[in-house]
Amino acid sequence: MTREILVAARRQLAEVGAASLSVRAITRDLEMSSSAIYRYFPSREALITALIIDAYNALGAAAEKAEAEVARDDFGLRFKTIGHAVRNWALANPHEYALIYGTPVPGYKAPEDTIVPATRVTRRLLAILQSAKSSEPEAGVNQPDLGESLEIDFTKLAREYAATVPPSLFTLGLAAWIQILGTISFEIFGHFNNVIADNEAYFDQMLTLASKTLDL
Amino acid sequence: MTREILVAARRQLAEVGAASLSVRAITRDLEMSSSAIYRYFPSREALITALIIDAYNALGAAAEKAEAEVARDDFGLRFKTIGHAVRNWALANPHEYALIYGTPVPGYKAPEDTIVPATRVTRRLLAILQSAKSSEPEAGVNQPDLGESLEIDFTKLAREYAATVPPSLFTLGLAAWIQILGTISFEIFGHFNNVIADNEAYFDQMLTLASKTLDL
DNA sequence: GTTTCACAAGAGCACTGCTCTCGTTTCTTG
DNA sequence: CAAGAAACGAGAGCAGTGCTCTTGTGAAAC
Repeated sequence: MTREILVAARRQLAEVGAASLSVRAITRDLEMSSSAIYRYFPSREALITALIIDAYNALGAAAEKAEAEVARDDFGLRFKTIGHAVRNWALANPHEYALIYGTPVPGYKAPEDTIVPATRVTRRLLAILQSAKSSEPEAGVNQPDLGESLEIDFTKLAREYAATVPPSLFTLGLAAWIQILGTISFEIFGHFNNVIADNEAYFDQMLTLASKTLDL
Repeated sequence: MTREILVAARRQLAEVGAASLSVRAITRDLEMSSSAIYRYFPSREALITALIIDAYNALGAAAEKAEAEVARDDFGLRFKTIGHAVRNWALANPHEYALIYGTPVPGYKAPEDTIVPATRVTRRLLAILQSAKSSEPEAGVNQPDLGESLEIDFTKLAREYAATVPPSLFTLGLAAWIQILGTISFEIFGHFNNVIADNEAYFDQMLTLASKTLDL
């Protein structure tokens, strides 16, 4: 039953977006009373949280699947493949993308359950960086020197991810990830209208640039 | 009267965000009937559009003001100053930031009136790129070669902006702008929680990186 | 065989955006 | 100055929302 609700919710999400998602419409879809749904989800927000976790996992799965089909030793290609996979998923599911990388719902505080799914793609990217770094230890001549606070932040972060990537390279990796999502958000949210016609070409261009910065 | 409505609307926007913005609450604030407001704005969406234009202009003004107080010949500093000004404005006005760079309201189509205010900051950034380029014409050794379609896109864009910056550099400039907004969105939308503690330091780091890429 | 319990339905509350009607005020025109 | 027109405001009302509370019902547990 919970699953059926989620299926209907996802369908409606894809149609009208999270902002216009109506609990009552979902119950109408399932031909149940409007109050019955509260046996399964305490509130609309809880339902949306479930959809958020779903979206993170769907995005992660799409990225992982695409990356798995590419030669392991071509780090640049693996990186770009993930980038394109994320973009393609976002274009195919704009509303779920907006749900996780757009404006958070007001008063929303990410529950514990979301943080692991949320890092699926970044873990993959980090693995690539990690592999590239071990096969070519002194790569990345243009690594910036961070201040003390960032050195601490990224060292702690690397430990959490069990990564041996140096903080300075970690910084560049995060910047690349932000560039990817920033570009996709621009496209999905319409900021490329009347600016760029060939969005795919620009995205690929940006990926090439980023992978160069990362020495992949 | 229209102005009074907008003032109240802005106040409420700052408090609860665009998604929870209630037309009736605004009329209560102004001690008028709920229907009276429709003499001035045909719909809630029209009101929000006015707020969007407001937000673009406020952001543009903040960036312009900050940049004007900095030595003209220090292009890198001008660039970073704009970056920090945008971030500071976003942190001070998170809901208006989300209004313009977050998820668009469902079914929203940007009216003509928004496109000029929306480009205030980017015009400023372009001016910096332009000046830097004219004082050091062969800068930017790492300019990528674009494909045909992007060459067309950016050439057309440069013409619209009356800029002489070559398309390849234009591309890097857009990437930098996306990096700026992407980083701010990450911070405002909570994706740095439990990731980075010193957000300001990271942002500055990122600006340094970007200005280096742009040869500023 | 009785009692608990999971579930579902309905009514209802307070709220939303928006429309329609009906007065009132203000401005313009003959 | 009088008459008409335009602008404005208030109230009722509609269809919708998230959510709660009460009531009814079938199945499982004791």
